[in-house]
Amino acid sequence: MPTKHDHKKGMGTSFKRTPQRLAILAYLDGNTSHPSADDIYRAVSKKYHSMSFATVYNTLNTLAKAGTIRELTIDPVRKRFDPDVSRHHHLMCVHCGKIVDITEGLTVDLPKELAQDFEVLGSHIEFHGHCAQCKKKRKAS
Amino acid sequence: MPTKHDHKKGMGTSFKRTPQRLAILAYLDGNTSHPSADDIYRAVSKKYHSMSFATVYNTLNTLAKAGTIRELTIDPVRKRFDPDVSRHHHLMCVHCGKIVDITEGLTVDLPKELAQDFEVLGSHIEFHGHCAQCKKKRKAS
DNA sequence: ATAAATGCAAAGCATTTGCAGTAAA
DNA sequence: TTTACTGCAAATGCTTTGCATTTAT
Repeated sequence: MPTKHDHKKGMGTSFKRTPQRLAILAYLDGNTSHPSADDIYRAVSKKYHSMSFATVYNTLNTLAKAGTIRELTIDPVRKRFDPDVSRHHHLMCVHCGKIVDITEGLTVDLPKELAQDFEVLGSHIEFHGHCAQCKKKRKAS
Repeated sequence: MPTKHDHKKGMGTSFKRTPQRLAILAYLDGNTSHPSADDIYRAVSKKYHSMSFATVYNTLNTLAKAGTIRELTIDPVRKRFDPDVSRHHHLMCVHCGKIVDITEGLTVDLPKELAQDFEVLGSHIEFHGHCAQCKKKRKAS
C-alpha cells in the first residue's frame, strides 16, 4: 500500500535500448548512404528476423525528434535518413538516387529583412544532377 | 485559345490547351503561395466542377517535365509547385507550412572536386523555421 | 511494477494508372 | 480523323496507427 503519493508523470522521456533500436543505430552509425526507411528495414531484418516496419518508422521518428539523426527531404519519393547531424549539405543523382555529402565551404545566410521576422531552425543546400556513373550510362545509350 | 506563352514541346507530342489546363495555368500564373496539388485541385474545382485529381496531377507533371513549373521537395508531406522557374530559393515555416521566396543574393557553387564528376542540373537552398505569426502564437500559448 | 516498445495488420494520405468516353488539333 | 486528355475508380507506395503482447528499466 503506497502511503506516499509518488506518481511520476509518464511524460515519455526515457529511451529504451531495445535490441531492435540498437540494431538500427548500429546500422546507421557512420553510414553515409542516406538510406530510406525501407533500406534500413531490409538491412536490419537480416539480423532481426522479426523486425517490423512500424518499429523502424517509430524508431526513426523518435531519433529524428531527439536530434540524433536527420530526416532528408531531398528525395521526392521517400524520406532519407542521415546519422550525421553536423551542418552539411547534399547532392543527389536524379537517375540512381545516390546522395552524397557536401561538407566543405558552403555557407548561407538568410537576407536580413527576412532574418528579422523568421526564426531559422536549419538550412540545407541541395544539388540535383547526374553522377559520374549515370552520366556515362546515358551517353552510352 | 491563344495564350501569351508559346510552349515548345519537342518529343513529337503536342500540348493540348484544354480548359482544365488553362484554368490550372491561370491559377498558377503569378501565384507565390507554392500550392500543393490538393490546393490547386480545390481552387480550380470552384470554376471547373468536373475537375479530377488525375487531371491536376497529369497536368502538373507535364508542366514540370516541360520546365514550365517547378516541383518543390521542401515540404516533407507533399509536393509543392512553383510557377516561378527562375533561380531562387525558399524558406518554409515548419509550423504552418507557409513557403516564402528568397530571390536575393544567395549563390552556391559545388566544390570543384565534385563538380568534375557530377553534372549539376539544379540547386536549391532551403531554410526551415518559424514565421513571424507562428513565433507569436507559440509565445502566447 | 509499469511505462514504453514491439509486431501485426489495417488504415491513411499522396500520387499514379488503366481504361472508356470525350474533345482538341 | 487522329491523337491526346479527361474523369472515374482502383491501385500503388510510403508512412502511420490501434491494439494486444512483450520487454526494458
